[in-house]
Amino acid sequence: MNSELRTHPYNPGEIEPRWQARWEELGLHTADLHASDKPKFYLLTMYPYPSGDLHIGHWSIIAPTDVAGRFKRMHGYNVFFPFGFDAFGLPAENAAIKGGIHPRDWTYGNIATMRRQVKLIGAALDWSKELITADPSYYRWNQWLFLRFMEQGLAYRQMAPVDWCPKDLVVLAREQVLGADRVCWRCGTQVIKRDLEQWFFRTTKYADELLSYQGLRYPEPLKVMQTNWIGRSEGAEISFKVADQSGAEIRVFTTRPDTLFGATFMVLAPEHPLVDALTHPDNKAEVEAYRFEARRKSEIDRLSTDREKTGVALGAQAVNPISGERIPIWIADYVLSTYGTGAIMAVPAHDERDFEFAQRFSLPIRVVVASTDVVPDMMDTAFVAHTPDEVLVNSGDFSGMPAPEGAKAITAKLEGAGQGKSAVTYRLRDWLVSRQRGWGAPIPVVYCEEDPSCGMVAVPDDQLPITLPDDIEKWPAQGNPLETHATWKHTSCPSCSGKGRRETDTMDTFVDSSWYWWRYLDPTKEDGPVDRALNEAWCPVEQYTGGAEHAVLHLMYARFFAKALNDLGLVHEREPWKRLFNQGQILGEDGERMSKSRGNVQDPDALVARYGADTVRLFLMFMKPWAADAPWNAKGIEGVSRFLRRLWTVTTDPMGKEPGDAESGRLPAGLTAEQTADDLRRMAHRTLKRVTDDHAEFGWNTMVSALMELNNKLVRLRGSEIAGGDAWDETVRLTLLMLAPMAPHFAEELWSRRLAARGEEWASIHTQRWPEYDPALVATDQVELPVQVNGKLRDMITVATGTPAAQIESLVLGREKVRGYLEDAEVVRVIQVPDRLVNVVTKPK
RNA sequence: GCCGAAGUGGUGGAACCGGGAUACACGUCCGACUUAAAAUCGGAUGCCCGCAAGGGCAUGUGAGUUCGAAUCUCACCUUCGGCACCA
Repeated sequence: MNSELRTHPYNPGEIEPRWQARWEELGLHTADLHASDKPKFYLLTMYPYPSGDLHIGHWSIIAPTDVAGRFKRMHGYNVFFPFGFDAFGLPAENAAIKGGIHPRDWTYGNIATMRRQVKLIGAALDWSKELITADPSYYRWNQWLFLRFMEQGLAYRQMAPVDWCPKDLVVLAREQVLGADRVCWRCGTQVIKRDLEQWFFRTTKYADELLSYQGLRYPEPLKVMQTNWIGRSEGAEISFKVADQSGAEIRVFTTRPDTLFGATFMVLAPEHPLVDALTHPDNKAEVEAYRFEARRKSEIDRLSTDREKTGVALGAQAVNPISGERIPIWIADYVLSTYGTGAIMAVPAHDERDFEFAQRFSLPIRVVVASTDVVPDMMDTAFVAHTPDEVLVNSGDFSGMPAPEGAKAITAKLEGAGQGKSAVTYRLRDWLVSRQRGWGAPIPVVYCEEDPSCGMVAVPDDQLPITLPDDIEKWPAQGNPLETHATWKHTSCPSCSGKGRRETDTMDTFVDSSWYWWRYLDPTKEDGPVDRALNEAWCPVEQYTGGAEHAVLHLMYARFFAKALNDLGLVHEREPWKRLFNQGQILGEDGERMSKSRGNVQDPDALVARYGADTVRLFLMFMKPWAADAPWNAKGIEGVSRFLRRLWTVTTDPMGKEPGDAESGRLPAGLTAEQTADDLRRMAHRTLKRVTDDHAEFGWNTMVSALMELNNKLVRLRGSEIAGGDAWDETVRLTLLMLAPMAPHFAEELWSRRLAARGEEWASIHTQRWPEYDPALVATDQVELPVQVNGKLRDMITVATGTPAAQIESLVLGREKVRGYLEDAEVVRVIQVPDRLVNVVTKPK
């Protein structure tokens, strides 16, 4: 501990553990979930993965969230603010492989450490409902929910091309593959494609509903990200008959049915199922070679947008259903098998990619949409812009129609002929949930090895949980330990009792985090995952806080779960939380992301040892707007540390004097004691209004500044005639109450001393009501008005609020400074914003 | 390339509805206290000109709207985040 804290009487190292123990003893933070006397407020912050180290980033989520909860408590709410651990996951397995320790032991050891570290924050967390997802009492219900999903067709198993991380040896959900480099979200290794039989959750069932954010307070950018991820496109599905005797049809999806007359060729994805049947014998060798290449190429090569287009013709033709025209069929890897129908009609005149392809292979380009902006003969790029004046051309009977109407008319015509219909397509894919790992919730399915008619059998509810084996001595570096375990996967078929083999895939850890807040309500419940009565009483969650990095991961999966569980009748709501806040990141002092390898990590334990938890909390709130990213500043924390010590000083010793303080003990020049006291009270109540208002938008940084300003005022008045008087005392009382949510130990200590000094019975400051400001004191009776001449500040006047405009005008025009500007000019008009500003507008004479 | 967020002193940031730009804090400088240092207390601190009074210029750049723009509009630049041939 440094010298200033040793010498100063404020000693957080002594105060904080003492009060934390006392609060726990009183059960101050344990919510009675069945109480009905108070309004309820479910406050949730993202539970952490127990990596072993609590870092300052965790603090910057938990501490301000705690402030919000404490503020609500002081308004009489029954606040439920639980905590737990997202305990399954790969780091534990990696530790097991490296250190020879069972993932369970590693994880639970880390949890013990982190629990102690979280408690240092002094947050009003309800630990009585703590849950750990790696506990069978939790993942049992993952399995139970999985079975219900299977029954509803929300969980299914399918062979599909999937993303595989060659380092972690698992498949990944589409959302877990990041960036253009297509790397694993966890380890950063580039993924590869594999065809594998995997489990999926049918997230696409709720694609449309997920697009609606009605009644939700989410950050706008997050809504945009989710909306883009879901990627809804409206258009038409159109069938092109193949021009042979096979009767085969190629279905395409297009957002531009209005351009159908401009389709001059078709392109299938190389993996399209019709390719073999359509390939002309003469083209076979070339097509095979192309498909082989396409398969060999990594996804990154295929998806690179600046790559030159490639493709080969199949030697077959299709018939345009609207014009009867015959057009060639190609395959090219710029068409994706996983989107739409895996085939497109190519309209080079009105699509950039098709244009490029047509140019490369000298295919015809026909303009069918024209506007004043397009000169058809001189196209060097596709015309895709939507202009209000565009009309169809070269489009038979449809020529002359405005493009949007043409799209509708063409679709209608096709529909009549049974060759098309309007259609909607999404980018969103179903969620791939199975993982080939040994530290996760086992998927509750058995494959019968005796009776083929049994096949895949769901494990009956009464056989849950299927627990993980805990006798794995050495965690295998390669492969799934459930697969290689001597006995674990061997079981009997629940259907025929013959020999059976367990599913050895486990669930994605995002399944765990998709429903944990419901389990918090009753984490030991034995007869179901969620207590329905408590769910109705407490959900949806009022406020959820956490990082934005989960925008299309956890935050979308959880919304899917809310809809699925609602459909199952398990919860009463369809959206999990009403309001969501994404806090920003604290960067290292070098402005880079904090990481051990960079050596720029701030250790919260060390900071607490040096400054105390209250100072760290306060600094986290003061240093930046909550949503912003900003670098840590080791010097900056001294400012809030100083603030608390000064507040301690003025509170405990109002009449004292600091060394070298010549000004000390004097009232402000020209003011009486009465006026000074009045000013102080006004400032205290104005501060109370500012702080109260700032809570609504989580404006922590300005809230702390306001308290600092008020404190500076007290420091200036220390030792003066009014120090320790009524106005002073009221100011101190309000300051402590305002500070209580932010610096709970500090405020509690001074509050208890204050009560003792007044001979009043002790009651925790955290059970006090939030004070209300006096509107009369907040209102001003005099204002200082800036006076502008032609928009430039030239003078200031002080007037009573509500002074009539005419009176102000004559006052302003009579001011010496203003008159100086009027010598060579005449007044055109005088603009007044009541109580804000006066602006004299002139023009030269 | 597309989508989103953001650019304000030496630094983190404030400025609510278009109305005093730079609150609060860090840092720096000067002073007090001290044998001295630390701590503490007081003062100064956007840039330029000026002894001063005062004046001019400043919110990424350039235009525009307005009596008045950090704030609104358009174009552009930079940084960060997301997406990445999605038909």
